[in-house]
Amino acid sequence: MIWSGDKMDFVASVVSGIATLTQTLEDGRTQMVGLLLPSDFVGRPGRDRAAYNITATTDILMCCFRRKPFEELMDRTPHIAQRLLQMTLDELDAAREWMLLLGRKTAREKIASLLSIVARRDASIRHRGNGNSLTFDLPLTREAMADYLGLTLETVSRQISALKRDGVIELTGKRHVIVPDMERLLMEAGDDSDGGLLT
Amino acid sequence: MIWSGDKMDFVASVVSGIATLTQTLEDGRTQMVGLLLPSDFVGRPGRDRAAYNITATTDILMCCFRRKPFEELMDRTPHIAQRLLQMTLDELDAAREWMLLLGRKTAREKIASLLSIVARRDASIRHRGNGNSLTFDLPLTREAMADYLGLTLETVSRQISALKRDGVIELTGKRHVIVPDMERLLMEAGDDSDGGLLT
DNA sequence: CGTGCGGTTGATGATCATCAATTTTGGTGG
DNA sequence: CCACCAAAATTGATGATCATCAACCGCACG
Repeated sequence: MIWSGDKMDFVASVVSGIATLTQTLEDGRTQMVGLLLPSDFVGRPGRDRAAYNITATTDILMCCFRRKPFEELMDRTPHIAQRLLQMTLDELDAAREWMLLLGRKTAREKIASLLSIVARRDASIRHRGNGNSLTFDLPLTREAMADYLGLTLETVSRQISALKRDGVIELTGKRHVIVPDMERLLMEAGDDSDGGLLT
Repeated sequence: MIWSGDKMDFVASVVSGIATLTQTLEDGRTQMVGLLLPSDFVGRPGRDRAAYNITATTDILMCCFRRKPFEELMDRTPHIAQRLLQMTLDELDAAREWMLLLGRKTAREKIASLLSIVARRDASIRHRGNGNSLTFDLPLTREAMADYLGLTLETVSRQISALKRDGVIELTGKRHVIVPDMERLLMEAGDDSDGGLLT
C-alpha cells in the first residue's frame, strides 16, 4: 500500500482487515514493527512522509482524513490529542514488550508468544472457552511470522511442528490452531505472569 | 530506583544523568527497552504502576511532579498533551528502529549501530569535527550494552575488539572511543542511509 | 496439466552463547 | 603512595541454536 519515504498527506484509522508495518535493511532483511488491526491509527500528525512500509495482508478498509484538516481539528479539540496519546503509549508498551521478545527469547518462546497474543486477541471476540481450549486462525503467512519474530520462515515452520509434536497446539489445515491448554502455551511463552502465585 | 510493578504516583523529567528502562524474564534474562537521557520523560499519565525497572547508571537528577496534579494540568493546558504526544511518537519510532536492530542485525552491526547513536547524540553537543574524526565516552558498561543489544557481554567485548582491530574505532581507556571515520562506522552499522547516492 | 505459492523437512555450517580462566581498572584504606 | 580488592573487561575453548541451501509436497488457478 505504502512504501517508506512515500509522501503521505493523510492519517487513517483501520476499519476492517489487517496490515503490517515493516522496516527493511537495504540488503532485504525485513523486520515487522507493528501490526495494524481494526481501530488502530495510521500515520503521524506533523510528518508528511511515511516512516515504514505498510502492507495489507488481507483486504482492508481504512477511514482516511487529510492530514492538514486533521491537525487543525486536533488543535481545536484537546481530547483528540489525549486519546491519541493514550493509544501511542499503548503502542509503545507493545513495542517494548516486543523488544524483550526479539532480544531475549528463544525461537520456541517467540512462536509461543505470538500464538498467545493472537489467541488472546481472538479470545476477547469469540470466546469458545469450553474447558481451557481455544481456537483461532493465524492471520499471517509463515514468512510474515518470521519477519515479526526475527526468525527465518524455516525456523518458524520447525518450531510450529515441534509445538504440535509436543501437544502444545493442534493444527487443522495450515492456519487453524487449537490450543488445548492455554496455561501450557503461556508457560512456553516464557513471560510467565503466573509464576507469581501471590499476586 | 524503581522496580516494575512498584507504585509510582509521580511523573518526571530527567534533568541530568542517565538511567535505563529494562524488562526481565523471571529467569533473569534482561532486555533494555529505553535509555533515559536529559529532557526525557518518565512515567505515564493514567497509570499508577511502573511497567519497567528504572535503573540509574550515573548520578541522576530528575524533576518530579505528583501524578494527579499533573493530569489535571494536562486537562487544562492542551499543549502539554500535544507535546507529550510528539515525544511519545519519537520514542515509538526509536523503539521500532531498535526492533529492526534486535531482530535482524548481526552482532557487529549491533555494536556499530550503538556506537553510531551515542556518537550522534554527543556530536550535537561537543562537535570536535576536525576532519571526520569524532570522540565520545560510552555511558554504559559492557553488560548494559549487552542488555541493550540482546547479546551477551562477552560477545559485546569481542565485537568491540574486532572493530578496534579493523581500525573502525580506537579506544583510550575502556570507555573513551575515537571514531576516525564516521562514514565507515555507519557502513558497518548496516542502515546505510548513505547508499542512496541520489537522495 | 503445468505453474507458482505456501509450507515442510533435511543436511550442513556460521554465529553467538556458555563456561572458564585471566588481566585490567578504579577505588579504598593502611 | 602503594597494596590490595572487587568489579569490569578480555580472551579462549566448546557447544547449542538458528540460518542457509536444497529438495519436496499439496493446493489453487489459469
